[in-house]
Amino acid sequence: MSRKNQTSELKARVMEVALGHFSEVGIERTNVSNILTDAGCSVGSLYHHFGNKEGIAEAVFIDGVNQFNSRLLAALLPRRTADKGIKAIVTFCCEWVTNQPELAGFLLSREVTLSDNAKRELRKMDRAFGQSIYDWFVPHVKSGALLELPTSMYVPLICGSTLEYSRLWLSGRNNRSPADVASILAEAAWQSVKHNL
Amino acid sequence: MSRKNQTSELKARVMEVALGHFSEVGIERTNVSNILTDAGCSVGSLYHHFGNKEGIAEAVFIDGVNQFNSRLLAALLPRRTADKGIKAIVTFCCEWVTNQPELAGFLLSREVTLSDNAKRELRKMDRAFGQSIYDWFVPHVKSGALLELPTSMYVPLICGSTLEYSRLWLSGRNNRSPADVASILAEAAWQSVKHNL
DNA sequence: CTAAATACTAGAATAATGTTCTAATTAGGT
DNA sequence: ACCTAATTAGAACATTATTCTAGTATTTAG
Repeated sequence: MSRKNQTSELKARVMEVALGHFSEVGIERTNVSNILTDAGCSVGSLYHHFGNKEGIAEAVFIDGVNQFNSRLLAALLPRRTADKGIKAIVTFCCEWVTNQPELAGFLLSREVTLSDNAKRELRKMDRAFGQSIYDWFVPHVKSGALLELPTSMYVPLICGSTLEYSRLWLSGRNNRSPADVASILAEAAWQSVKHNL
Repeated sequence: MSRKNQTSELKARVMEVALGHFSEVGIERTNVSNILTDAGCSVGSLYHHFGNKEGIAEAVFIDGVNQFNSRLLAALLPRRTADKGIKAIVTFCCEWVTNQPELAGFLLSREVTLSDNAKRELRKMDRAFGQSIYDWFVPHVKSGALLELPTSMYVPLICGSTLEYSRLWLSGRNNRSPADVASILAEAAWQSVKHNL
């Protein structure tokens, strides 16, 4: 196998193993040595590729955000009405959290403290993502279907309830998964941002 | 000064100093030794009173929840209509977060991993608090003013947007404080749980 | 095809830091 | 005044993330 593949496989394996530990006991309480043995990686390799423990967490985080963003766009962009679009966002979030509880829990925990470098990369990603989202929204606000609000409020209003419900579910405090109650959350989100005559 | 007072002052001082550090750099990255010097406390005392670093975080956390719960009840219980009550909850949250950003950020970060003991104590507090809240809600659901929903969904629907907006604001990513946009958040929350004929 | 450069791996040694332990001190009750 | 228990003190300890030096494999260039 080429070195490139070998290396990227090692990194993927480390990230996968690390996510398991992180989501189980948190970043602080997972031992680097456990990751090493479980992933079959040497100390030197790990620090060569990731810098330090936080570096692993950062990589997992950025990877997760990337995946989430692109899939959300795929769910949203085809929708032609405000109603369907908002509900698609909420429904997608619910399903994503339900299907990948480990990754979702890790992203929602906000445990990761990003290095300046990671922040920069994330900001770049967010800008591209935000622009696509923005372009979808504008016509629906202009047409009067959606409330006109400070830009920074759309995400909290549309996703806030869903994310909060997800956190509760992930912490084991209720039985119905987000996917189970997606329709309720979607309707509530729609009610909170639609324009009421 | 009596020992009792001296002791409780020391604990309060440690908790205050610790909150400052925790909210600035997170629990993991605050050094116990910094807390010690800033609070003028010895290693022995600290471990006698709090057990370990997490113990300090737990104490701060439980204290904060207690304070939040009791003040929220004071804001909610006097309200006689569903409309006013829901908006009072949201408005209270916005003001509380805005006035105590450090404590709010710490509670919202979910950084604390609670010991079994702390979990038990918190569950006890939550039961009492939840009961009071429940008693306020029941008549408004029965009268048809509020949607009838799975119990575990009211908190996310009412507070989710506000908490998500608060997290954004606390992380420095928008200028308007939650208190500034409280009326928007309150109206949105109301729209999402009111009964629509 | 060979040699130099580079990327990567290895694990022992190190450093940082949370926690324990034993001894000393202080306050409150008798 | 003395005894007991709570508290304080900080040096010693243990854990664990990280660094460092040396070695190995792969790619690239001549």
